[in-house]
Amino acid sequence: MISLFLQTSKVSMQIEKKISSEISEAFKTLFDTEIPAEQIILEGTKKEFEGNFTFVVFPYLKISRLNPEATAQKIGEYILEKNTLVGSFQVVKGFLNITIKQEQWVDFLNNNYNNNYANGVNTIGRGQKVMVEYSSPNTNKPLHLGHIRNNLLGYSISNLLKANGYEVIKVNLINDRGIHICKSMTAWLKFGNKETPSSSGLKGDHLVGKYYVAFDKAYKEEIDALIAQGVEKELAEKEAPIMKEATEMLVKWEQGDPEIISLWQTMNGWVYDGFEITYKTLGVDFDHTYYESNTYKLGKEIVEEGLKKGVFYQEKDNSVWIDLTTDKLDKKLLLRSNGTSVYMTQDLGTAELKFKEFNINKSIYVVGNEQDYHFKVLFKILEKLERPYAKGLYHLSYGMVDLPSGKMKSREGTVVDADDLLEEMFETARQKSEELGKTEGMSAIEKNQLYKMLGLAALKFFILKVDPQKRMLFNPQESIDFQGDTGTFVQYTYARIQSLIRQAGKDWEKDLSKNIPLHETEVETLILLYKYNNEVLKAAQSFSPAIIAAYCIDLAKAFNRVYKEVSFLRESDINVKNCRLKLAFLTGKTIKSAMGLLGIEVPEQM
RNA sequence: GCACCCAUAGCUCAACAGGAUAGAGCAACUGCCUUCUAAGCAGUAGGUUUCAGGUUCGAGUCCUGAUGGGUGCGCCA
Repeated sequence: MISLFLQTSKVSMQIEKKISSEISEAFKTLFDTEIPAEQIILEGTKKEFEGNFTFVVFPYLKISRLNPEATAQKIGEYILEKNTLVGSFQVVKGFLNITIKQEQWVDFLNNNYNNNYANGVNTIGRGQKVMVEYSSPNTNKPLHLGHIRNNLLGYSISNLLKANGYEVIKVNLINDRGIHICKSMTAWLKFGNKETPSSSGLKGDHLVGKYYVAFDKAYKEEIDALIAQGVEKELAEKEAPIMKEATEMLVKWEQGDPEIISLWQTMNGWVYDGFEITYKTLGVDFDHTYYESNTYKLGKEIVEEGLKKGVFYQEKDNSVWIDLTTDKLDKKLLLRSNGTSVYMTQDLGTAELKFKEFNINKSIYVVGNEQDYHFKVLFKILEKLERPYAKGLYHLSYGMVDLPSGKMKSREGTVVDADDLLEEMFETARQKSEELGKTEGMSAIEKNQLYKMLGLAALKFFILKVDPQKRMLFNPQESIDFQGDTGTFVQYTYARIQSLIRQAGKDWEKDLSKNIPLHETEVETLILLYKYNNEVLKAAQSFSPAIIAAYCIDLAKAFNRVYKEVSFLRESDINVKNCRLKLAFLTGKTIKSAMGLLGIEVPEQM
C-alpha cells in the first residue's frame, strides 16, 4: 500500500539499531565489506526458537563466501564478544537468533514503566496538519452497520495520526441536499399528518427514514399501476406522480422556495438530532462539519477555471467534461447541460475549501471502496488543475460489511440499523455480566456504564480487527463474541491488572536491581511492550487500526500467560515482586493507550 | 465489454516490505479454580494458502494467465 508517510523512519528501536550497527561492523571486520547499518534488518524470532531477534544471513553468502551456518556463527561470535546488548546467540541454518541480556529488559522496564502515552506515542508528525473526513451520511435515513465501520475507522485513524504527533482535524461532510431528501419530504407531506419526533416518540433520523421508505412503497405501487395500464416500465418510472412531485420539489429547493427550504431545514434538523445521539453513543466526534448545500456551488468556480485553462471542455449542449482517456480513465461529466452541479463538482469545491480554510498538509477521505473510481478521478483532476495539495490527498478505501445473505440493501429491509445494534450489544453485555456476577460493590449507574463499555468494545473490536481494505462478514444470528480474540478479552486483562495494582500498596515503585531473573513469559511480554511505539507508527503508515487490535490481543495473551506462570502479590523476593508489578503496571498503561487508539475504553473492574 | 479489488482450517480472521514446521479465535474433544478475577490457562484435532506457470538461495506474499466472488464505468449522491 502506498502511504503518505513512507518517508518516515522507524522509531524507538534502539536495541535493533545497536545490533544492526554491530553486525555492520562485523561485516567490515570479518569480510571486509561495507554494509550500512540501516540495511541490516532484524526480525522478531519465531516462537519455537530461542532468541529475541533474528538476522537472516542468506542474502550475504556471496560476501562471506562461507556456508549459511558458518556465516551466522562468525557474526554471532563477533557481536557476542562486543558484550553490549547480546547475551547469547544460536544458529539454525541461515538464521542467527540473538538473545538480549535480561538486564536490558529490566532496564527498559525501570525506565518506562510509568509511561502513560498521554502526549502521544511518537513525534514523527509534529508540525503537520491532517484532515480526516469520515462518516459523511445522507440525511434521508438513519445510520447502519456500514456507517459504523466508516465511523470507527475514521475515528481510530484520527487517533493513530495524533498519537504519531500529527495535528488532526476531524470533519463530517453531510450530504444534506438532493433528490433523496426530497423523497422523504414529499412522502411526509403526503402521508405524515404533521408527525414530528416529539409527537411520535421516534428518533428524528428514524422518522425521516420512515418516510423515505414510505415514498419508495408508494412509488412502486404507482409504477405497477401504470404498467398495468400498459405503460412501458421506463416511462412509468419517470411518470409516476409521486416521483414527479419529488423532482419538482428539488427544482423548487434549488430556486430557494421559502416553504420548501423551511421544511427541508426542519426535517434535516430532526435527522441531525438523531445522528448526534448515535455519534455520542458510538463515541465518535468531529471538529468541523461541512454541508454539501454550502459547498456545492464552489465547485462551479473551479470548473470555470478548468475551462479557461483548457483542462475541461464543453459539449454543444453546454455540459462540461474532462477527458481522462489518456490516463486510462474515462470521460467524466463535471457540470450538467442545465448548469447544475454533480457529485464531482461538489467534491472539487470541498477539497479546495478544506485546504483554504484549515491550511492542512494532508487530506484523508474515509470512504467505501465502491467509490475508488470516483476518487481516482477527483485526485487526477486536481492534479491536472495543478493544485499543489493534490499529492496530499488520500482515499482510505475500506470494504463493505456483508451479511450472510449478501450485501445490505435498504430496499429489501436487510439493513442492520446502528441504533438497534448498539442496544443489542449493551443488552448482551448486561446478560453476560450478570451471569458472571463480578460487579459487586458497583452502583446501578456504574454497572450500566460498564455494560455499555463492554458492549461497545465487543462491537468496535470486532470491526476494527479486520484489515480495512477487506470486506467483512457480520452475522446477526451469531451475536458478537465476548470470549477469545475479542475486545472483552483485552478489557478483562486490563481489569485483572488493575485489581493487582489496587492490592499491591505503594512500595513497589522503587528502582530495581539489574539481576532479576525473568520468566520467559515475562521477557515475551517485555518485548511486546518495547515494540509498542513502532506498532503505532506502522498502524498509522498503513492506515490500519487492525494492526493495533492484533497487538492488543498479543499483549493481553502474553500477560495472561505471565499471570498464570508466576505470582505477583505472593512473591517473597521483594525485588522480583516489584519488577512484576512494574511489568503489570506498564502492560496496563499500554493496553489502555492502545485500546484508546481504537476508541475503546477499559474498565477497572469487570 | 473495459477497469479496479478480493480468494488462507468447517466458520471469522492473522502472517510484521519475500524467510524457518502458514498462526489465532469460534465450533468439537481433553485437562486446570480451598492461593493474586476461569470473560482465563494448557492440550488434541483440523491446510496441496482456488488452479497453472514464472522470478530466486527461499513465494501465502512479487510477475503472467485461468477460475470463482465483489465493485465501478449514470446529466444519481
